[in-house]
Amino acid sequence: MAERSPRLKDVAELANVSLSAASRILRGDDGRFGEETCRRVREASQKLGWRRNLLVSGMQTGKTSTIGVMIPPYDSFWVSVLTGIHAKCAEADYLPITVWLGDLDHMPLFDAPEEEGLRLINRMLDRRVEGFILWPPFGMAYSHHFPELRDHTVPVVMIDHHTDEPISDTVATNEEHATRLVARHLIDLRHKRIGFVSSPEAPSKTWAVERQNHFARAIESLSGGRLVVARVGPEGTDELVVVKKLLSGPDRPTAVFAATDHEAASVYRAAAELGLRVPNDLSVVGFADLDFASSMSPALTTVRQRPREIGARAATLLLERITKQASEGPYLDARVEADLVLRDSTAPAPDTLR
Amino acid sequence: MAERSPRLKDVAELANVSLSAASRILRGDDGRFGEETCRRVREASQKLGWRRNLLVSGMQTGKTSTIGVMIPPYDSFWVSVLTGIHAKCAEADYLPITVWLGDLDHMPLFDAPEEEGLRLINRMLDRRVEGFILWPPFGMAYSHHFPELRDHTVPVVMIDHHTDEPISDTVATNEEHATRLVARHLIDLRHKRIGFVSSPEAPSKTWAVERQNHFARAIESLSGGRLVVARVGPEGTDELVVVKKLLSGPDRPTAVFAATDHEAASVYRAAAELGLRVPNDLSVVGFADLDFASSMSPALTTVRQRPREIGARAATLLLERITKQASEGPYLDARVEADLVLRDSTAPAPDTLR
DNA sequence: CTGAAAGCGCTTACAG
DNA sequence: CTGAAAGCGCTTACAG
Repeated sequence: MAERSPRLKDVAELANVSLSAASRILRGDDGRFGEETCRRVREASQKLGWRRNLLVSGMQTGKTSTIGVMIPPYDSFWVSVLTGIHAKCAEADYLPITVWLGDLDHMPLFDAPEEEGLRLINRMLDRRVEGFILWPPFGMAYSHHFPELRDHTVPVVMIDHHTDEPISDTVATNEEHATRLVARHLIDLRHKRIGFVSSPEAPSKTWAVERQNHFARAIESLSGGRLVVARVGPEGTDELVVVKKLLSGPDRPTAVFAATDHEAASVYRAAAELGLRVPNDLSVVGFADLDFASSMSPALTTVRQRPREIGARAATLLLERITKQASEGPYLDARVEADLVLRDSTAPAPDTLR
Repeated sequence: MAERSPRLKDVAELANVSLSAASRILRGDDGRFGEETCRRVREASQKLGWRRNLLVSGMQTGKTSTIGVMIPPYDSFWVSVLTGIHAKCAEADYLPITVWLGDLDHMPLFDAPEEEGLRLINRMLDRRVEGFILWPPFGMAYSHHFPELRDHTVPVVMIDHHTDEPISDTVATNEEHATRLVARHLIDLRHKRIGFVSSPEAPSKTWAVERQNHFARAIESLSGGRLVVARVGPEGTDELVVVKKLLSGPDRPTAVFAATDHEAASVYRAAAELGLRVPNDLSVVGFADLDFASSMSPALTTVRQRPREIGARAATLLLERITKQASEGPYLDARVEADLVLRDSTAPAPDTLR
């Protein structure tokens, strides 16, 4: 019981070299050592099953090969982002520590006390994480601590979050291109009155604003048309009521683009309650291609983002900042493409059938 | 830039005490120090914003306040389990490091190369995690390494996994009670021919076997009836085909209990293809109450597990093993209750209406 | 090509 | 009640 794991000293002794030689050789800094010596040391290490104590080397070199990831597994999009981060980190032999605050049930309307979040950040800094990847609401909530992190040369990458003045590297979907695909599709189907439904407003949802603006511009430039917007108000607003209002009246839109698949589901519900059939009376397009999108009925036409790629890019960016000490360059705004997936929720505008 | 964080030495100097005094007082080992001294030290620490370098103290004491969690955020059940673990760890000022292998798309049929899993375990051991919480397939895959972990006094808790000979503490749902609730419900509805559908067989799915056995026994003891079982064969078997076969023929069951909500969704699909209406022709009960269960149509009657509680219990158990060095006692098999949630997928047996 | 020595930032007997 | 000293398991100038 309580078997001690082998020490570097043990390896050195077995290989008949000094501690420092063993240390250097096993770190790969073996340029100036005899081939034979290197072999002996490596064999001894293998044989004893020695593993570097990362706490020690981390303390001395600052390199813990660990990063902090504040992203909740909120839906399949974010789970895939996490998977991308994990995969990329594994390649680089880094370990991501993923933490989040609060309950999934209340996730989208996140506003945990800032204090708690700082406690989490500190818990990770105490373990000397070398950088952070943040979910928009966290990025938002803690952005005023970024300068402090930077002073400690702990870089930060945010996903899907932009501020007027850039304060970190960011990775996001190419909203301009993605929304243009949607606009083109709906216009090809001869829709003229097109609506946009977004989730409750929150300061962290800069992606929603961006999505709406780009979409509006695309509609305008492609058809000269104007968007009918239903931005669900501040938290607590009843989404269904707002959407039903948008879909009522003689000038109701014949097609609706939802900010995400979650809102698309609300649109389905509102349509059902109003007796509107999708897609015959109303075309619906979502965004994200979440796990449930293809099993909605009718199956949802939506923009398939590439969350794994987004996660991988974020990790890559962060690791570059960390390893190359490229902490100096200007902040980057990486964009990942997305594709339109045509399913059964879009059809030619009803007007054109009359 | 690159501001150095304060050292304990700085605190000691500011408070005018020795390094060792400062160290002890700030660890809470202040019994023998003057009140005034303690106050001075704590104030100095506060003022400088000193934080203990956990790498250093971890290296010396073995206490890193970190545990390893190998659980993928596979569905809302596991996400909630994770949330429970995180919450409990936060309370105890522990940090869980969550890692997993492979892609979510292929999660349920997990069989990643063992090597990769060991790499992950080692990455965590290199950072001196004090214990592990494992998802069944991982627990299964790496169980032969448990003795080694035990030798290093790294306790393990498994969720939803049992072996003939217990090899670790476990936390699971009280299957006996939960399945009895289902049996009672269906029998109250006068169902006589009751089926059970389980996911593809895999050695790690001891919970599925347990669920089936307990359910069969409950049916028998409550009604003297016999279960019609459709155990979906080994990986690769087409679930839909198997379920349709179960639901065909003159003696088809009038009610089906699915091993999880995922399988319940398959039963819905099979029923639709066979022209059977749920619940009029066929009652369906799921297990887990996953996020999509209430929005299935009809809304699924299912057993609501308590994943947050399961996660919290697992964390509590692990922390007890860690802190009390209770590594000696016999392995525990903690059971968490579950409740039947009645929705719209169950109705009286059709026979009784004739 | 290799080793003895100092040091990383703490903790902990031990001595007063 | 408090401090000087040794030590945790490594890394890294520095010296040969």
